[in-house]
Amino acid sequence: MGRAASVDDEVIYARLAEVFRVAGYAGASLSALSEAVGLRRASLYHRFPSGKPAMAAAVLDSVEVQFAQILQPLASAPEVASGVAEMASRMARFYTDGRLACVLDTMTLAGAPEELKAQAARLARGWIQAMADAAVRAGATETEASGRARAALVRIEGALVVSRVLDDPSVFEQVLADLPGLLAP
Amino acid sequence: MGRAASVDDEVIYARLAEVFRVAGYAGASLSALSEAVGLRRASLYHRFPSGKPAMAAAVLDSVEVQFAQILQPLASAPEVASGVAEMASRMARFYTDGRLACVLDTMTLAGAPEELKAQAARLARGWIQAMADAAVRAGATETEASGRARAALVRIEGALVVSRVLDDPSVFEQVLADLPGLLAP
DNA sequence: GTCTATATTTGGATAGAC
DNA sequence: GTCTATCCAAATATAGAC
Repeated sequence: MGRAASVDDEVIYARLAEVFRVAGYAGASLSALSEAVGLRRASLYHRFPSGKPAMAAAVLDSVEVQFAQILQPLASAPEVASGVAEMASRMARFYTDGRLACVLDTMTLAGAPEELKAQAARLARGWIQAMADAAVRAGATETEASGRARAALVRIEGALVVSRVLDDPSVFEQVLADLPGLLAP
Repeated sequence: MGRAASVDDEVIYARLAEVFRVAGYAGASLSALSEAVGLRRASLYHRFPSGKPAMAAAVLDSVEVQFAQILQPLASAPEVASGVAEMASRMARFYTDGRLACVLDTMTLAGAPEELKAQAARLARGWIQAMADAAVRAGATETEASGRARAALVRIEGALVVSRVLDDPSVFEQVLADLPGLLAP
């Protein structure tokens, strides 16, 4: 066994994310992260001198970039409802149809650094704002739009929990199918 | 410092639950559990010879008993809507207004024994069934009732996640307030 | 039934060779 | 930039005194 080939940063983030998502912050051990990435623990520390907190922060940064792609149709689609539907479709891919937990949920449990929780909260607020903007374009008042966007995030996060606990992806699929009617009725 | 007084089982379960709820299964260390209970680690092993898995299982058993109390108004209240409202009120107390995560969520992440996940899934199904039965009493067909009950659990679990991530209990309160209209429209 | 003390493993982190 | 080797702390678990 020779040394591992140098691995692209984005690939590393994705593999770290897999572990953090299913294990939570505290449950993600350096050994598990190391194995998922395919690098020894010491090599991970070379990439992330500040250790696990830095790895988690990089994962959330990467998630933020991916979410910009997922949310983009909300702002750019000519019809709001079809933009929401496209967002839902991209979200289904991101969460592999509800089989993966949400990092905002699992990475913010006790044990997580405060900075990480703050980062997750910012991400969630941006997500809500993007959906609220779409609802306004669909004719809702600011107040209505804000409420619908929060309701949408509640259902998405809840569906991910319930789908995982019941091992039934149809719950997540149903919620995604209802999103256009919720945000742009 | 003399030895700690013998502690009642139900008190132990409640204190263990506090730790598992905020830390998740993997994040709940024996030291944290020991400190919360007020017994030394070795004493915890005397109560739970099979260690942490046994402690977690006992916590879920205890949660199941408490949930029977929370759900009881669903079946016994003369008006379905008021029974749902009473359930919501008891749930708010159980989750301290949305500041506590749900054990079904946090105790079923990676690291948790399969038996524990199965126990959580049974608990969730019982919860859905109790709400679906109430919806039927409110006039829904079996199919409608089942869908409404799943939707209710999705919103409750999602609200607990979003309230925690945003540090905003009003999200949970709003969802609880909407429950009667959702289950018994 | 709780305690102190200890064994053993795993986790996070660093030093230095290549 | 990755590796082996190692350190130290924390985690799970057990033995045996009281």
